[in-house]
Amino acid sequence: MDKSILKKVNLFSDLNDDELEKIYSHSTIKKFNKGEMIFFETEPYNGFYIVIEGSVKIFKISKDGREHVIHFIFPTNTFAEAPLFEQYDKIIREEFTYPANSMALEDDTKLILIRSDVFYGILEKNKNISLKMLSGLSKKLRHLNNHIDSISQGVSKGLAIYLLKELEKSGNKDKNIIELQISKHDLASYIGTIDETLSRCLKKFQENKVISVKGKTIHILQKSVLEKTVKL
Amino acid sequence: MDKSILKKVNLFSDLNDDELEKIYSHSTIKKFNKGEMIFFETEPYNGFYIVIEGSVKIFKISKDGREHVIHFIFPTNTFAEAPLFEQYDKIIREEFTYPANSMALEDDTKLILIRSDVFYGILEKNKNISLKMLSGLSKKLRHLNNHIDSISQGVSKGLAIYLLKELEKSGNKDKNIIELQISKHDLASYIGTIDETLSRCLKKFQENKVISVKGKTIHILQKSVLEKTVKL
DNA sequence: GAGTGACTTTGACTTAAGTCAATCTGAAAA
DNA sequence: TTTTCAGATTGACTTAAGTCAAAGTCACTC
Repeated sequence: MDKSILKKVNLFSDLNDDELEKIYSHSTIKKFNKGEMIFFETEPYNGFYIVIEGSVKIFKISKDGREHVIHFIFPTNTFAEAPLFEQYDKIIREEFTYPANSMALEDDTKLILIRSDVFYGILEKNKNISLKMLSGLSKKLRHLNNHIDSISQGVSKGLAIYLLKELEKSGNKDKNIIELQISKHDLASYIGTIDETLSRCLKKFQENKVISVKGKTIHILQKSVLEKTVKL
Repeated sequence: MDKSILKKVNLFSDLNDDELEKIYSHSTIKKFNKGEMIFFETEPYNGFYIVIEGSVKIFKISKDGREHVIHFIFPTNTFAEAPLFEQYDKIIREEFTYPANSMALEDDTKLILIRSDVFYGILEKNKNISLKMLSGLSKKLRHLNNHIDSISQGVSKGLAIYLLKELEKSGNKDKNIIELQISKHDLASYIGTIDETLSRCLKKFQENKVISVKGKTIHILQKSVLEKTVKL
């Protein structure tokens, strides 16, 4: 694997090559195929992950089997790092569990597992890394704030919000094209609904010439209508 | 005001009296009456708060006016601390906003405002405080994870989850009595619904002899039924 | 190029929850 | 004690979204 990926990980951006090398040598590379579970929320916590290639979803499963996606994670981003700071003693004794479930979304998804004890070692010698962590967690917190808000406003709004955010991320300001990074099933469960309802909602937008959908490619025809949908 | 409250603030538990004194002398005490806004999410960020007395809700307002409560904050707890770590430069120039709205829930709610620059000063000299912060943010993150899950499962489940959590918090294992800390309106908006629906749901539980409600006092008559409701 | 299987769409139906408007309750004020 | 008013409840109704079952689409394999 290419070690240079570690340099692109925000969390490690202040570390020098020696330190990165140390992390690399103490960590484990793991590979997953599409649909494979990375961890369950019932499982003892033993460290956090960095996505190298592919993508991952973090989700809860309700007792009736429905799943609720909380985050999608893409390369250079970390996940499951928050438990490290909740109960130091319990983490060490592996008496703490993961906060949710996670699954690989693509074949050949490559992850680095940083074990708790390895991370605590890094932290000892690089106190500044805690600021990076704070920055990362703060962003996730803000994201969840917004997410909670958006799912409690119904499917159309939730979808409109998602589409607009994706459009902004893509940066293709002129083209008004989104390439979905995730399956429609995962999108549905992310915006807090089920496949059928998402399908109908996409159809409704298409009938009104607001968007056009072809597989995972979505053309935004009338951005203004989406914005209006969000605002009521 | 009694400075000793600062000692009870988890975030400051490692600081000595001198440092606490310094924080105290550099911070502002603010008082609010019930229903008064502490900050809006449109407002430039200038620091975070500690609740001394009373209580506070953190919430989003959707464009149609409905509100969605994300957190309730009680004495010795902090709120609005996450933005400090998101964009240092923007925070300094006050070009960053609060992540949500907040309102006092009781008359004579007393808060301490710690301005961003004051906090950065503390952080400089007490790197360990960042670990306390991480711990606090991690807990909020876990809370939000669970909250997202619970609101997307319908009102009955959401209510059952809330009641069981409150029962656990109260510690009165024998008594099976909950004293609601918040209004029914705020409870409704916390579990993602409206006053009428909450009212009907409470009624339904009462008709089935699962709970009995008298003002803000709720007797849990059949904990097992609530647990069953959560599990489907 | 037919066949398999996962993903997606559609239709008919049921159910949960929101809306609007009216009424009730109980604590504080006069 | 009566008045007042915010908070809470109820009823009748509408609407959004979930359920179930069937059929369609598309990319692979054989």
